[in-house]
Amino acid sequence: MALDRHLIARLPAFAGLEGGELDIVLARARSSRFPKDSEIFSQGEEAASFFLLLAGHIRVVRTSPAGHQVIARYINEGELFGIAVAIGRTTYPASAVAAVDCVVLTWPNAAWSDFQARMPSVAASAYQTIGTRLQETQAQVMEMSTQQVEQRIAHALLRIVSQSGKKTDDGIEIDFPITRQDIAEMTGTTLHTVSRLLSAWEDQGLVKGGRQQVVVTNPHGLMVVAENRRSK
Amino acid sequence: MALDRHLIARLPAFAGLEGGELDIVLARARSSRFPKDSEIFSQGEEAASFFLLLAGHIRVVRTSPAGHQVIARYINEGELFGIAVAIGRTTYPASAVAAVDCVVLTWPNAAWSDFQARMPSVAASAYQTIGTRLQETQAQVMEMSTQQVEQRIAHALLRIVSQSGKKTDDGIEIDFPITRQDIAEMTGTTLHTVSRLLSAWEDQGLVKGGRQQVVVTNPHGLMVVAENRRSK
DNA sequence: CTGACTGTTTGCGCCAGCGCAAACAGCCGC
DNA sequence: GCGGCTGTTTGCGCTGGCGCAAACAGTCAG
Repeated sequence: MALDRHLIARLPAFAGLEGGELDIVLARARSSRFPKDSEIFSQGEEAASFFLLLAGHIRVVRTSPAGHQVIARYINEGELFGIAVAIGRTTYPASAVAAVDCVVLTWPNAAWSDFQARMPSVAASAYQTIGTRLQETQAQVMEMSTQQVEQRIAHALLRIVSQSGKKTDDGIEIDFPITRQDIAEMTGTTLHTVSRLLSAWEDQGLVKGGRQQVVVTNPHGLMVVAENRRSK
Repeated sequence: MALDRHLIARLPAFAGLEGGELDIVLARARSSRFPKDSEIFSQGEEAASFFLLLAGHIRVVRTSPAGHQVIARYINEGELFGIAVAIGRTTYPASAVAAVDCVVLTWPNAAWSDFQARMPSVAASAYQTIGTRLQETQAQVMEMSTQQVEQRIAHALLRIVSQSGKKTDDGIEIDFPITRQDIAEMTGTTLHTVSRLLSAWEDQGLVKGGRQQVVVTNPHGLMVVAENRRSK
């Protein structure tokens, strides 16, 4: 199973690498398919590898001791994930679950130090990814501290749509299955509240919902909802 | 003003470095004092330097467009902070404010790539710090999603006390001034709710409050409050 | 010592959003 | 085509915690 360098040449993580370097990277990678709802790795598990998502969408889930689940983020095509090794962790802090059928590249942790030494731009890109996620997570804390549920859900939808939106006749569609429950777990609220709000927005023509599906029909209108400051 | 290598020899960030290397590190550093309530750097500002806290305590604050403030974390003695350069950011994502009079080492960003090349363990330690903060921030999101205000405040107090607690006759004291408002901004609640809960806990003998001060008199009791699952 | 300021406490009323429950509707396997 | 399953909608009542407001108490400058 020879992996072609064109698979990864266009990815930001490997930007600026030469053909030969790409081949080195690929030589150590293993490509695998994960069917929908399967786990790529599990929270607390010994971290032996790091990954890159070639195709599909992945849900990163944290489970509390009490059994409560929270969706920390979605991974999009082309992103590195499970890079515990880069931050000196020995276990994965969350679980990664395929939201749809996925194709994933896997490297053993040992490859990390090689990449770091021989292709520092790869490492730098990974650190930037981590930095971005730290930013986003902190932004989420702010949102949860200062905004109403309505704004949080609107923001979450806009964020997903901007990262994984697919244009359709009706508007922009989230191109992987997402349940009301999922949205609730992203925004720290309940399935019921999400359902109610989506229904209300549907009446206002802002979104269109289906089973495990959301289409944003009026992004601008949704932004207005998202930015609407708490009445002072 | 010659900086002595003993200042930093014991710090985890520089663990394993030789004397000569420590001198190189110090040669590029500038030491400065920041009086209480002064800003070391400001959110959105061009990031030209990175820092290490030699003495004191620092509050990392994010301000939302709407003017709402959130305390992202406290920096303790010996920690690196403002390391935007490590994650490829050009501006500071938050402000750093001295909670008490502080002594800070400052390096120009240019020093970062040198350190990274010549003393990779320093860079690795910084990345680990960032990783830890990502963990903590994600844990905070989980807390805010799944726990009641009471548990969140209890957890926040226990966290601060475990990092910056000073033993006294009455129990463990937070050794820098912290207002009820600060605690509210850490936990995403209001000054009023914090005050009410602290008062209640004081009646139960769990904590003792003063002006800008909190002493945990019964850590175990507070842990019970913190772990108390939401009634199902 | 005095006044001003900053931080804290407490009471009261309200409401956003949750918990619970029940009905409903796509979708899949057989 | 027929269950059964998983996901969605909606109604209803309740309450945790917020907003508002007012009184109170250390602390510090002059």
